[in-house]
Amino acid sequence: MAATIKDVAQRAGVSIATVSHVQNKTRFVSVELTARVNEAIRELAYYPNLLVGSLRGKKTHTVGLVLPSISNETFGLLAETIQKMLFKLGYNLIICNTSYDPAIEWEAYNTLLMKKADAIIAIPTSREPDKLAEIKRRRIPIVLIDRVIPGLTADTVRVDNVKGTHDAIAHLIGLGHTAIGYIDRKIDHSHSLEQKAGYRKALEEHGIAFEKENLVRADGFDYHSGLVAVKVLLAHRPRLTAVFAYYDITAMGAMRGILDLGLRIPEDVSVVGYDGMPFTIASSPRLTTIEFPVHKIAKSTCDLLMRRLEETDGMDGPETDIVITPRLTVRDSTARLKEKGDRT
Amino acid sequence: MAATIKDVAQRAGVSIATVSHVQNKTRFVSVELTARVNEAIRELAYYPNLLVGSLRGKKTHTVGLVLPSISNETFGLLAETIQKMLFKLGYNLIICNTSYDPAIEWEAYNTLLMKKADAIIAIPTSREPDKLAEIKRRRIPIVLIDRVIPGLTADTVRVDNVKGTHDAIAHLIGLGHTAIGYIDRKIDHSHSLEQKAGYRKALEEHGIAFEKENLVRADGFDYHSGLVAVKVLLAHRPRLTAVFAYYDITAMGAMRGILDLGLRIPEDVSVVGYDGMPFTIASSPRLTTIEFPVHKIAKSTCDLLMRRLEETDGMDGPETDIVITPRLTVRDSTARLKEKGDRT
DNA sequence: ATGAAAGCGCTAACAG
DNA sequence: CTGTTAGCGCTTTCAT
Repeated sequence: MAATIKDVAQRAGVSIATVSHVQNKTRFVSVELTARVNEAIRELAYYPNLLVGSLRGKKTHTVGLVLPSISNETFGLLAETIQKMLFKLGYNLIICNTSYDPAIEWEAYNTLLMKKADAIIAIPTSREPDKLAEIKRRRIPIVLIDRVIPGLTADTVRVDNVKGTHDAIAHLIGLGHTAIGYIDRKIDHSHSLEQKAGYRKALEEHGIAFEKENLVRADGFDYHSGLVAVKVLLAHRPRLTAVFAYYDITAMGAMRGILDLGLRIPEDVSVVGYDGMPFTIASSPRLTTIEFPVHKIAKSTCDLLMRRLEETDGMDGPETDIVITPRLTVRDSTARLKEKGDRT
Repeated sequence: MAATIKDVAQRAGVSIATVSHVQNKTRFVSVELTARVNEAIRELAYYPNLLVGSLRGKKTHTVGLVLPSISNETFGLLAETIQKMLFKLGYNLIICNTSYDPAIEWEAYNTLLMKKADAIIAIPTSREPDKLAEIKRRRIPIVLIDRVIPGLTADTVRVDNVKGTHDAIAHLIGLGHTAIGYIDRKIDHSHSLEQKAGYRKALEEHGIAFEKENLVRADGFDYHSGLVAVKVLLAHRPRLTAVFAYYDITAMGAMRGILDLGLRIPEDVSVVGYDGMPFTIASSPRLTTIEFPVHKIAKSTCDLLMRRLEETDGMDGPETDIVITPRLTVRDSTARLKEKGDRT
């Protein structure tokens, strides 16, 4: 069994109170005893049990992070960034991957409640507000990332996907493109609806008519879906000179599909992705994309959290809703439209 | 303040022992009282404090995972897979990203010790065995992944990197290549030494002389490092017809560098990466690589861990060393050498 | 300047 | 069948 404070006290010939005070510098202890205690601590390799505080109403310094998956670069980077920031501040992260399964998500919240997490950060899948509302009622701080749950007011950090997509399309229009294809998700989602709104807004602003036929739905979030989708799209709409895809991986699949068709990127077709995944810099040509501002999101999330955690009663202030604008990163997959009379 | 067992007992009009036994089904309680207790639990939304057990010598059901970074696809997938497996078995994961910094790693171990982790899974950066040896002495199970630490015997799950690299090089040789460049890590490491051994072994087996000049060291684990490294390499050794890089991202950077030099892949230069990151399928040309068997590693790790954790005294058996052979995935970045008299 | 002891939430041994 | 109580490791009054 590992050494406890009692063992240390015994070995140093002092009371456990003294050991505690030496450790926490919470009251003056003579040089003499301090030395003896520290030596005993070293000799016994004593590590105080941090969990004990939890039953004296103290913080556990553990925060739960509930999200669909850390194995994609964006979420992984986000999780890592948050973990590092909180670690520096003395907090640990229990990470739960929900795999987009509400049942697992629900279990995760329960576990975190029983492990007395000081706070919870979530990218929820379930749109059911009950569990999170209950957690809020227990005065456990919650920060929602990139999701809004109807019927629940909570601190939120999200991305302005309308603006992001708008900027991507405006960039293409600025390059002279007017026939701009759009690869959409299979199923509508708050996220996908926002993107589509941005697309339409940019077209409208420049007096370009929205044409339903310029949209295709890709099957999934993967490479192959993009490849197939773009081929279908270009078969129907051969005059498109630019294509936007809702997700970088899908955009990369689309690039492959375009190349397979014997077209050049960006000379014949420009391509824009969405998410700014780090490895898109490794595509060829390098993908122009909208960067999901991971670092800013992580920073805002931690700031929000720490405010709640460190305040006397952090749950008293009003909820904060932080909206971050993603940035367009122009690389090599987009170019000025060549004057070939291909314009409308 | 959240409800405790006392509140539940009071509300149900029973003793706390009864509540405890109802919760854990650890002794018979009349239907009558069971119902009253369960109702009180529901009404108060009572979540037992799982941390209390730790000071009664029980398990915390928390496992520490210490690794360099979860934001690369391989480690991220590994972390996610392990997390999911352990979650199903009732364990949670505290994940610590060390960023390859021994000081952070050291702090992570200390924290896990103080949070009374039941076990630790590590992909260590530090080759210093002291801390881990101390953890072992405390009879806390440790599983090392893909790393061996001299002077420390511990349960280990690793990949046969000698064989993996050997197979990659043998594949190139089989395609007729003999002038094979090698992009190495900046600093030697058990991992990098194994890879280099595989490289040399394959050359030797085929009677090709090892030439020191065919090696360059890339600065880091990133794309740019590979790009720079391959340019340096090819400037000095223009006759190389194939290049191996120790890491997929670096290999993709190298591909970019080769293309920048006006060379074609695989017609002029073949490229092989290492790690089988899922997104390498999205490179163009698609990268030939050695697949890091993530799922097998996760499974073996959890099996090893659970054996230690669930046994009466799990720390008594001898250490197990599981070695997994990675598989070569041939894609489009490697091709048969054209007969141009470029042979030795 | 230091020690003694109560008490946090819960389990398990003991009593009834 | 159920209740009482000691005690896990530690912090924090209260005493001295």
